Amino acid sequence: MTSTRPLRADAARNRRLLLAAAADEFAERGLDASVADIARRAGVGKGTVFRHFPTKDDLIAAIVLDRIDALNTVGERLLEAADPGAALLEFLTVAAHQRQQRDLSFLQEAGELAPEVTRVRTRMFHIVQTLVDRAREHGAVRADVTGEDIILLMCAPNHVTSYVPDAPPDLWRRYLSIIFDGLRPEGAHPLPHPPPAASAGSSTRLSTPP
Amino acid sequence: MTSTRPLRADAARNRRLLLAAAADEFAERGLDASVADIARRAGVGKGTVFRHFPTKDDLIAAIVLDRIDALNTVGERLLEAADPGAALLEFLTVAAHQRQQRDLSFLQEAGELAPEVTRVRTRMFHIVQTLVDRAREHGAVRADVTGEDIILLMCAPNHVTSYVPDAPPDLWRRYLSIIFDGLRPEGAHPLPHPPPAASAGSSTRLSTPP
Amino acid sequence: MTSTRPLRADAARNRRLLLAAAADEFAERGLDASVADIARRAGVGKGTVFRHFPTKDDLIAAIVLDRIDALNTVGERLLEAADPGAALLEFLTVAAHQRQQRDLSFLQEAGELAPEVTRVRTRMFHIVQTLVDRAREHGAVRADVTGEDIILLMCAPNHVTSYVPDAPPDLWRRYLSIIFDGLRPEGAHPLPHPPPAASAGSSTRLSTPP
Amino acid sequence: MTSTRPLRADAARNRRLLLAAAADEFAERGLDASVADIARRAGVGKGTVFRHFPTKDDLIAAIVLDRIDALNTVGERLLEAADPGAALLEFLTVAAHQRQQRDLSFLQEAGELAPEVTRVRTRMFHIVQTLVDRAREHGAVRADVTGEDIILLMCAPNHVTSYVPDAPPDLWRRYLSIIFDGLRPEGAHPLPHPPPAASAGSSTRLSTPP
DNA sequence: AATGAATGAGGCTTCATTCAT
DNA sequence: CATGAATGAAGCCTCATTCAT
Repeated sequence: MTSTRPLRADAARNRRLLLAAAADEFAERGLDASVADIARRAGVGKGTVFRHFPTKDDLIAAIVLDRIDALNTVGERLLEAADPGAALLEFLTVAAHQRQQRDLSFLQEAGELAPEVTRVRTRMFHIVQTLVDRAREHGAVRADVTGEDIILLMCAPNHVTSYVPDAPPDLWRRYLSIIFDGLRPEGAHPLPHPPPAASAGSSTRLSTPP
Repeated sequence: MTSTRPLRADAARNRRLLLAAAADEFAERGLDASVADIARRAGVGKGTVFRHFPTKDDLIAAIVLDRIDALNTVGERLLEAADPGAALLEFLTVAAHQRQQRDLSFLQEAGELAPEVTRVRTRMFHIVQTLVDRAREHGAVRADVTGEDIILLMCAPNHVTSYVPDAPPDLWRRYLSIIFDGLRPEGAHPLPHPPPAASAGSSTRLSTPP
Repeated sequence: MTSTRPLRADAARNRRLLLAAAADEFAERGLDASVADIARRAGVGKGTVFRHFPTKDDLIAAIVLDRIDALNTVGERLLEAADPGAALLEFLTVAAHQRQQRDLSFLQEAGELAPEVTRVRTRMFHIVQTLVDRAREHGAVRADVTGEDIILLMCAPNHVTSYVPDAPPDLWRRYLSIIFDGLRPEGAHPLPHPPPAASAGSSTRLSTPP
Repeated sequence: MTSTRPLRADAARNRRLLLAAAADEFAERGLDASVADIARRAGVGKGTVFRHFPTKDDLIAAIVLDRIDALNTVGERLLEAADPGAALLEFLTVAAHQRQQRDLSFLQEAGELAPEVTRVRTRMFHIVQTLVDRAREHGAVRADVTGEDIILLMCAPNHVTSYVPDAPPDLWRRYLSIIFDGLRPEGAHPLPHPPPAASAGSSTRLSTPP
């Protein structure tokens, strides 16, 4: 199970169909999207869903996994960018853009996510940590801001726009801009509270907005 | 409110118990908290819930109403504060504090909220609008920020901390501070997108984080 | 209880109001009319309903009682009419007319009716029995028809029209006429089955359409 | 019917079991028979009822449909009988016999019945209409009686016997005989009210006793 | 391996009836 | 006495999950 065994060709196809259908349904109907609807949307039987994902929570975990993974890929590329400040802003922009297309941030609330998820999440923490460290060294962000802060603030621009009924697709850019301005060294006021997890290792406990 | 005659003593007590129990259950279990659990927690029968709130949505609306009302009371007082910048920050602090004690922001998504709710919500918009206008005139916030922006950003500090498993109770202050720094005129970068509802009246369509 | 004790003036008034309101509600909503609605329509509290009628079934029994009693009053007068055939037809006409104004025939299905009801019912059987006997002696109805037959056929005209969505108020007269033609001696065919309760006494067991 | 692919063997069996159990329960308990009891009686889970009939009303409609359909089959055969008068009497006899075994006439009152029902009902109207027309031409029934009249009177014999506690199974034959005598030309008196729906088409509005 | 039928726990709501005010 | 608040059983229905086909 944990070791990826080779899936039969059609099984792999169904798996992909299911993940896509599930993401769509969740995005449209929220966490209460029914397994039956997901199956119908994927064009497979209900039983097939449970063959691939023994539990609804497992299905959710798989979706979350995919999305974090996609972000990690981008993040890894940005680690080698020339301008560290721009790289961090770019990362946040990509993350918000991903979430704007389909907001699945609520998925993380569903049950304990699989250990798989913890792994990619840890990877992401390291990436963001590094992006922030480099940006800080270049004076692009204020000294008192940590990688954890960025992880947490990552969802904010989209969350903010979720209160606008028919928000224009790019509205989140406005709020990402405001928040990023708050992260800059110019005109920064001292922060009234220390960041959440000071030690590097413990940061794994933060949940990640997918 | 609408011609509600004074509730009998015990009925009023039960109503209070129910609202408190419901708020607790919702805060702990999310929107899917069951009416049965709420009744049990309030120490009343299931039927009593429906005497006071014919529908689960009605119950939710009552909670939302109470919370917005409480905010409005604070906001009205702050309208007459000496320092407009401090007043706005204070308002956001109170709002975040309320939400930190019990995050019920998801309640607004539940079904069409009663017209009552729309009323207090509109009142709140006016208050925030005014607070922001005055703060802007005093140079406490940047010129390109509107009342709608503030309404939308109001929830962000708490939303951010919701990703931290056992967040310290005051962690939100850190993020409110960062975000408020982003609202200041010093070091502000031009915003890439116009604010959501330019005209004052249409702001009613925004949903309010309770 | 069984012996009629003098009701206080206002209590008697409430009782009357309740019976009227209940009859109206039942006629409009069927057997499932709720006690709460009846109370509201009568302009009294729900508790008052149960003070007068300990059980919903008791309330129903009281209504049934009143209606049968009213019929009996008419029937007794008709016992002394000059033309026995016309008298029987008149009785059936009055019965159908009563039911047309408010069809409560379904009430008899509700739970075991009180012994009170049995009493007036028995009285009614005797009356109809006599009306039929006299009509038969005068050659107005066929020889093989009994009082029980008439009791049973009494509801038929209204029942028949109940299938017509917005039946004209007097449509029942058409079917009473057809059925009554079937009761006449002219052109009568032999009946393939004996009447239900041959012995006079046992007829009490028939339920009476109120 | 509407594109229903052939049900799986066990599903078809359950569907049959359910329809039978439901008919039994409704006959015994009336319209308020509970879905849970029906499921128990059919020996299936509650959920299975809703798989086959998404709504209680749908279940009722299916029962009604079956019964009307059965009558139609008989009626169609009788259209070609040699003696039109006997054919009409036979039809009424079969109808009453069906209803005697299980009186479900009250089912038609339940919610808007499916369009399917309207279809078979219309078919039945045509059949009865034709049976009556032919009987009238042969002088078997009086000239002033219409197809609608017959539809409406169809339930009467059973309704009449419903007032007899432990009625002998064939008692209805007695009242069908009496009523049919009223339909004959011999000794007919003029009817005091026109029949309900004079035009052929509008007869669809009558509800049909299933 | 895929399907979809079956299951039953659990959700919301109604209502007759009891009981404190 | 009258009132209406409280109760809890029962009803209809949904849905994640299991299992026969």
